Amino acid sequence: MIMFPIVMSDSHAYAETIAHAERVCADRGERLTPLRRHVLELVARSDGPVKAYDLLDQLKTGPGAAKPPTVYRALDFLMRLGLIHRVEALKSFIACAHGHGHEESAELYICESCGRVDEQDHPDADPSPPSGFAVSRSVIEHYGQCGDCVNDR
Amino acid sequence: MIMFPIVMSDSHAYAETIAHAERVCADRGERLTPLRRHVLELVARSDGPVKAYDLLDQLKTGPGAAKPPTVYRALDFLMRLGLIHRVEALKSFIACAHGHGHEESAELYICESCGRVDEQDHPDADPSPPSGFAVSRSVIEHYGQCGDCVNDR
DNA sequence: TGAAGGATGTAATAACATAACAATTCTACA
DNA sequence: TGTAGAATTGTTATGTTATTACATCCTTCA
Repeated sequence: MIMFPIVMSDSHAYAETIAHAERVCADRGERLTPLRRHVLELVARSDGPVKAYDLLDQLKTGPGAAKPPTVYRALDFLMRLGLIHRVEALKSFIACAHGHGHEESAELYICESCGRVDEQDHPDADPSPPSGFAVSRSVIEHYGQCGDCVNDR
Repeated sequence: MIMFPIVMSDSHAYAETIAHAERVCADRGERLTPLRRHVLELVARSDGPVKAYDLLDQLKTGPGAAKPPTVYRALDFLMRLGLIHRVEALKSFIACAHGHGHEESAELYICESCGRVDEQDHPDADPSPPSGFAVSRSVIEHYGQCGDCVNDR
């Protein structure tokens, strides 16, 4: 199996994101419509977390401009398929780095200096849940400075 | 060191929350003004996470009703002192169970059936941060069903 | 006392998100 | 192929959450 280097140009990373989305949709019998694909493209191309209304602005070129429900529906769809994540504390969205399965929770490291987000798998086993608590979904977001920004100071 | 039992009656828990706030403010040279105390009371007395505009409604009795900035400023103050937490994915607030220090992050278990929130200390040591990442603050929220609600099914 | 800083009041608006219903497009299958 | 049903998208309106900007008041302390 040929392995690509971890760091690739944006266009390759972006193309792979779309290709992955195609596969996921095919597997699950869902439709990656032009609108959904477009929204995913915008999220994937954006440099860091992007807000719903920024996407809305980008979709508002020409007549027939997109309205909020259009964008939120596409975002909901992409989240349902695990193709993007919502960054709760930033009210923003990022493309999923898909280093994990659909249903697992991602663990996000968000650099407050450069805005970059690093996504890791969240270990399924919760170290210390309250007795009997059954976790169905977790939000795990770490804020701080990434290695590069720490060194730049 | 004397340890209080975890479970206490609501009224005691509430009184203790206020007393704790008094101590924290005294320690840090901050003022627990009547407004701030009132907001903390409302958050502490509420059964589960409470929204800013619900607090606003509760503060809107009589003329001179509170406006949004009033509530948000009080909430910001209380968060800065670690007396309350914002539950990001619910856009809501809860009183801190103060089982941890000011600066540490809480780990929340939120029951989607009964609304109860259980707060645990978050272990400081992050198991798997990206190389060089310095975490300053973490948002950790687990959603699911608490032991009681799992059994009730 | 009176200047400085902190806290609160007030009006307006920005930013984020959804409800409800209409129109269109796709898919399955008779 | 035609058409019913489901899924998707369009559209209007509104609901919800949060902040900006500036005025006023209160407290401290030189």
